[in-house]
Amino acid sequence: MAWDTQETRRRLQQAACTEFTAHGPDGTTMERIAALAGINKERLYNYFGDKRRLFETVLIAELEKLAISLGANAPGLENIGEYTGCIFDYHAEHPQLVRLLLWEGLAGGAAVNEVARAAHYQRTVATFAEAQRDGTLCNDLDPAKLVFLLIGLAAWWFAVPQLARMVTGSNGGTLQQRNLRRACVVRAAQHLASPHP
Amino acid sequence: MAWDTQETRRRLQQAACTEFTAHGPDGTTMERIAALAGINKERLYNYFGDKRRLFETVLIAELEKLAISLGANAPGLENIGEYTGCIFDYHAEHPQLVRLLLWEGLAGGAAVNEVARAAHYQRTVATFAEAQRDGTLCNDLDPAKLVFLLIGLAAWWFAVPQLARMVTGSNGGTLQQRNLRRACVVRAAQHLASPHP
DNA sequence: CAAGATTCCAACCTGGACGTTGGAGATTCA
DNA sequence: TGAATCTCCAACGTCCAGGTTGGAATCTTG
Repeated sequence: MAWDTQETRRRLQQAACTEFTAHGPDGTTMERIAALAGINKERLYNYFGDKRRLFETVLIAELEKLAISLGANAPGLENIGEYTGCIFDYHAEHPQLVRLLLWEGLAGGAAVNEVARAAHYQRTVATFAEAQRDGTLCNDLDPAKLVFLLIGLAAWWFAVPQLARMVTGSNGGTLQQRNLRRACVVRAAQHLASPHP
Repeated sequence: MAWDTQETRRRLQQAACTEFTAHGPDGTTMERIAALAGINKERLYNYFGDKRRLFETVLIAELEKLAISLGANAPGLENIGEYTGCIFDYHAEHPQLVRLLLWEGLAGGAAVNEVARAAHYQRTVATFAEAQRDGTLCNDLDPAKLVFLLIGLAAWWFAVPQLARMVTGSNGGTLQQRNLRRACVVRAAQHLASPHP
């Protein structure tokens, strides 16, 4: 039988993403990842290095997917509500990313690939600042802080689901509940960032 | 020398809070907690049961402290900006609580003490709903979702510090940076919840 | 004071996780 | 074809964490 190393790598990384998402870096074992992929543990070390580097690889890949999806789907800043709703949608469909980000933050220290990611966010901030200058967005809030808060608006639901459940009495599982939450995010983003006549 | 069991308990719980905050349930070892407290590991099991119950004890205690502090310091809803700023202040001074909450959420499953906490939040939601009816607050957003978003507004900075650093270019460490962030939270809360004439 | 209960600790047991290794099957290329 | 290389895996070594136990020191109670 022929080798298929790309497929082996892909399956391992997929399994790693699943396990890290579910249990975090400390709660995940390399053995479980390998078992989930149906591949021997030694392949993990050979392809990805140790556990820490595997986690970084997974996180970078997921961030890449978000950036691509937003680049393809997000509307312009003149529709800041839908812009934020689009971020919400991504997180709703890929809840693993927020969890990975939270584990990264809780681990402390420098972020994975921090310099490149910071540069990426700085470009976003620059477009927000521009939109504030030309009146597309309300200029009441500092642009960087506005970007940060809008991300939070969309991601907070997925960051503390137990709190969302206790406060709203709903676990957000049904499509209807999700749409209500999304509508709320859209409205809130408009309140925060739309120009006030 | 006389025993001081209350002090022993207190030191163990304090050490457990420190370790759980820093490393999370999976990253924390019972041995390190005991070592940090300068007390034998066996006392942990005798006083608090196993690791899971110790974590729950710590989390419940920290939530209690937040509730007490807010009850004493938070202004009325007619000043929703300062109300939210007060939550921000608590988290800034006690960054361990958000971290504990995030670990709880990431662990999945039912929240610690979920029923009682849900009831507590429901009372808060009821006061928000009342304030919306009498015009103290804008009634554009569902009251439960508004409460949830305001909590997020205040806590998001401490939930993903690495993201805050990359987006804003500041780690929020100095008092001045913290005050700028607080001011932004206050303004944002007003945008979200103050009545629009 | 003496017997029993309580607090405390050093040492231990057991299981499991990280990371490695020796070698077997598959592939490539001279 | 056959030697070198690459992919893969079962089994292992080592370390460490969760949780327990036997017994010493201290307190309490009659």
